[in-house]
Amino acid sequence: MDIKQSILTLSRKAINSLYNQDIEEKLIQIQGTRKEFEGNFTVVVFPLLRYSRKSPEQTANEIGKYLIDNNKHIIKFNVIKGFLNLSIAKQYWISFLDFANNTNDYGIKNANEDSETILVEYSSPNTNKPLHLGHIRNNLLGYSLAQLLKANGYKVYKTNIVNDRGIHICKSMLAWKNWANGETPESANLKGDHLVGKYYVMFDTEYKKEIKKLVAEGKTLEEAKKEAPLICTAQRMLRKWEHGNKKVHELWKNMNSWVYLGFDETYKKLGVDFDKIYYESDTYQVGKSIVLKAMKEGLLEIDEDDSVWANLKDKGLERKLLLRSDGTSVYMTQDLGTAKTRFDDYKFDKHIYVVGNEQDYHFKVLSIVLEKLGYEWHNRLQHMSYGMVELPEGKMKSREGTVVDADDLIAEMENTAKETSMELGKLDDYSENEKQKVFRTIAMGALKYFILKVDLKKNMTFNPKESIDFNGNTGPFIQYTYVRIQSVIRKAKDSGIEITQQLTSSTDISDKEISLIKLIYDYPEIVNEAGINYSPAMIANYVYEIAKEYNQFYHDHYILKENNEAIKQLRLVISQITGKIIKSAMNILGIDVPERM
RNA sequence: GGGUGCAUAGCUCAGCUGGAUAGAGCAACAGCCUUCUAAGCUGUAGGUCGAAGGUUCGAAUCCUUCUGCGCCUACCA
Repeated sequence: MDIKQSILTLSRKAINSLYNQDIEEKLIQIQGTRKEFEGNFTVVVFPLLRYSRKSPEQTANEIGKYLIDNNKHIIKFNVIKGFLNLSIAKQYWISFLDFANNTNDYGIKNANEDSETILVEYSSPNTNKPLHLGHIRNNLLGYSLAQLLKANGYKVYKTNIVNDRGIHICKSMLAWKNWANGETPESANLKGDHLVGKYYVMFDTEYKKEIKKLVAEGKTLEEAKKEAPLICTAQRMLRKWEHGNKKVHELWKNMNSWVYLGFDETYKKLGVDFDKIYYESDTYQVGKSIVLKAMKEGLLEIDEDDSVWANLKDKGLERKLLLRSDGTSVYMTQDLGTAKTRFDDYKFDKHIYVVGNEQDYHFKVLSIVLEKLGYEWHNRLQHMSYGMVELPEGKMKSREGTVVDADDLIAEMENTAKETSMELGKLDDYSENEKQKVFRTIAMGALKYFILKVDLKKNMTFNPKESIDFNGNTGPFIQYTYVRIQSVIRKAKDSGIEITQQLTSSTDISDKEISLIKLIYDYPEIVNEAGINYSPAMIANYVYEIAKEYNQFYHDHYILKENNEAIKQLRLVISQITGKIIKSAMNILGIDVPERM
């Protein structure tokens, strides 16, 4: 029986028997005992005083006595102010270790037929520019969220919506047409997404020149922005695209294919993938038909200029445009279509959009519009909203080229990993290929952990001049701890030691060992909590804590050099489980762990 | 203007149903490798938890007001 649950139910019984009061379990607070006090679990008795009508000390003492009398695993207690500190028998911890050691995927729940289906949308790139650090945060969060939900026993499908049409795409197409002289990724020896991005920036540069010129000729800035020849041509191109012009479509397909190849490469490096990819060029049509149907049903407002609106005043919001006066669709239209397509495909119980907090309003409105249009699943949509990644100078802007490019950053991280690793020289007997793989694992470990350990609501500043650390609270630190454990286990095997599946229950355990065992004990609860909160950061902070604790344990205790066989086995089992948990938790974060580094 | 989020050590961050003396890492300084991987371990120093009120046995955490920063409030996506 789970010891925490026992304490909970027993405490409740104690109050019933001692004070003749029936209370709810949630009034009983149990927390880990702080290190400076003796004990493993602490019951906070302050909330119980109104039932006991006695002093905190007296109440704690009475409950404490009841607990040790009624559970053989609770062997001692002490009371400090209103805190009842309980000590758990070593035998309990040992039997718990056996349990964890013999449980496959300890802490992880598996999905079954009754599990809820959750869609996770993330990444959602535009096909006019390469991915940057902001996209990295999105991709890592999305992938990790999917992993986290899987670990909590949900059926999870990862999806992506590619924003492959629209005026922004036409901009890079037009620039390429004007100035590229037929340049291709091959001829330029440039990754496809970077090539297209180059022309997107070029468009903006030239467009700004035109605006400046028009303003000099006496136009207002607003007029200039609208009338510049480049933007007009781009808009003409968009209309041609919408009307299915063959040449425009050919160019569009061609350039998009370059971008997709580039994206695939970056996704692969990031280690993220998707179960199904949707394209806006498909779903915007569905969106339009949804709107047209709703118009017929009289659910929408049509203005004199033929633009179509959803009236949200009863929800305290402004009206929302769904179709422009020229009949073309907007972002919201497309997302309506995507949502419906996905619901038809998956009949999801939940659909989580991993999108930046700049779109909080959009997703709020999306759900409300779906409700207005009569889709009863509108409340299954959720927005996992995260903060921006900023540079010391402020926001990153692709158009102005002030971004931290994803590919560049990854390459730089790999270099740092390589340098450190070569200096240490622990992989000298590895082949070039094997080494390269380890460098990448460490580099991505550093990058991913750096991003995922931060609470998703917070904006984060990234300073390119200060490289991402490899020491301290970092991915490589955790990977290193895992590697250390593997080294011990390897050495044990080499010397013919078999790790037991059943420990000797009378084995002595040190305080440091118990703190580590308690962290092991916490893992399932952390996975659960992190899942409820959609918080990879909780997993990241936990795995750091357990790695740190293990390193202290490792420093203070011999494992293989320990003479007492029972203690040696205990420490091996602790090491083995810790290793498994680190691997499991890192897997939730989407971070690989190497066997050596 | 309205809405929404954030503010904790010089820097990057934990602190999740309100609980004991607010914790880590980096940077700085001082130590620990002839013994299981030193990407590690130990120690020193560093705080008015943005400000002021309130709620209560108890507040970094909840409420109110204010300040600062960000985002949204587009016939952009």
